[in-house]
Amino acid sequence: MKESKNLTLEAYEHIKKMMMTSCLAPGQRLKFKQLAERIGVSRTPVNNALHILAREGYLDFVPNAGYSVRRLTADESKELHEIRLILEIGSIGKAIRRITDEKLLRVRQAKTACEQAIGQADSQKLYLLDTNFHAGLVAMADNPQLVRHYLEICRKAVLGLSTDSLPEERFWQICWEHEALFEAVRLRDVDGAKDLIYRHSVTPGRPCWLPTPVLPVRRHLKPIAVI
Amino acid sequence: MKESKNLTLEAYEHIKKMMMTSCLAPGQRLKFKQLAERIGVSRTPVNNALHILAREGYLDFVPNAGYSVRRLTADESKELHEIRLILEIGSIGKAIRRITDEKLLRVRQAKTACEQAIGQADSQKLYLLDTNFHAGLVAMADNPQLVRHYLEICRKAVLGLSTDSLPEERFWQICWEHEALFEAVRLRDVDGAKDLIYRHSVTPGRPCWLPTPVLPVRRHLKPIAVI
DNA sequence: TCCAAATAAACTGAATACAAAGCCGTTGGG
DNA sequence: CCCAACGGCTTTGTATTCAGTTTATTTGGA
Repeated sequence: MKESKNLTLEAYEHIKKMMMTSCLAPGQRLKFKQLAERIGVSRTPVNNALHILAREGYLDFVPNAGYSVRRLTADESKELHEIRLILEIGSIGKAIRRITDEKLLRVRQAKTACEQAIGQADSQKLYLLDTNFHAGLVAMADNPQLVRHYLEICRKAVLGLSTDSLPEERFWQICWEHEALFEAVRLRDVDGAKDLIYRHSVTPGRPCWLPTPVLPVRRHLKPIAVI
Repeated sequence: MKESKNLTLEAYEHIKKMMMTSCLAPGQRLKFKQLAERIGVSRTPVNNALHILAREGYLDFVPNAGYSVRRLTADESKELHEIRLILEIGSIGKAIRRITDEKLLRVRQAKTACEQAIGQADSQKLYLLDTNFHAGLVAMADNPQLVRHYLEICRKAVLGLSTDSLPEERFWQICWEHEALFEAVRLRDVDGAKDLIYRHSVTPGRPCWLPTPVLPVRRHLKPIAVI
């Protein structure tokens, strides 16, 4: 673990990780005291962390009412996936122009990590591994800011994932498509790669990582107004 | 002004606006007490706001040492502009497919606002007006999340702008290119629009909004470690 | 005169205290 | 029986306090 020495950032990481691992489910109310006790700090750093997460879009926030894990609508989920797609397709050209063996190796490792996780029931974990592979491709374009934003988008999209485990055959297919994409990239086939990315992202009808089904809306928390 | 009733968000907006208007210059150290007094609140909401801004990438943060306005390197500036370009080109197709008269009107208004500002010395203000025009185009794609991220990128890029005023003829050229781009969009000419966006963004050699010249590095603050 | 060490001042980070707002259960009236 | 209003409880939001760290200054020695 990184020695952050900063309780606010520690709380931030902690809470974010809880969201990424479904310890906190979308719609769930977050209470200072609870979290503070759980993390082992006072309410102040928790407050800070929640403010950050709310601004970043992971939480809904209503002044004087509290925070809750953002429940993405189906539309918002699609929107995030669309951004992912735009960033990935928009950067693959430069990525391929800047290929090095080292980068390629790293992407291959991410690909392998994906494949080795086949069979796991934890859909979100698989999603994050998938994300790593794609982020590796994006990272080849030598634009750290881009990678950072890309990852943020992916993480936010986690909140829209169904908690149902992905059918194993679907994940096989994903890995297969990774293989094809990796080959296209390795062979510097920009158009082929773009095509594969596109088809990988939008499987027949819907995005490859299904958004959560629409649930009854929690009345007590409205989304924060975005400036 | 929006009645936020939340001092943290108020402080956040206040500080961000100060950065957008060069009241706070890149590299400048931010002290709690100072800001708190200036904004008229206690140090707590200021602390919250600074934490948020640091996570978003507007500030550098070193635990136990403090915050300072992020000084973008020339590379980081270029990276942000690259992301802008990717998002804009990646969304223009859908934007054009989803054209409505109303959206077009709004974009035209943003364009006009730009033109009417010609002659102002405030380069950052011009940049933000320019940004509005482009964000209007992006918004036509009906992806609110995308617009939000796009605007964040643009705002962050403000920190990399030179404070020198843009030569008036350059801004004339920008407006002219806006006009051409607007026409291409209006006529549903996707490829033409992409080409214009690209050429608008990367004028001979460098991005159309020049990054700040490289300055001697302030030693006392290192960038926050990005997870 | 310059450098180093020690001391003083200033600032940050977290906890706590206090005030204000929202939520929920209960009670009273229609 | 249902609805509305009151009151207590919980939770949030901000200020303040205190401890720990960094930075600046001054003093002493080479």
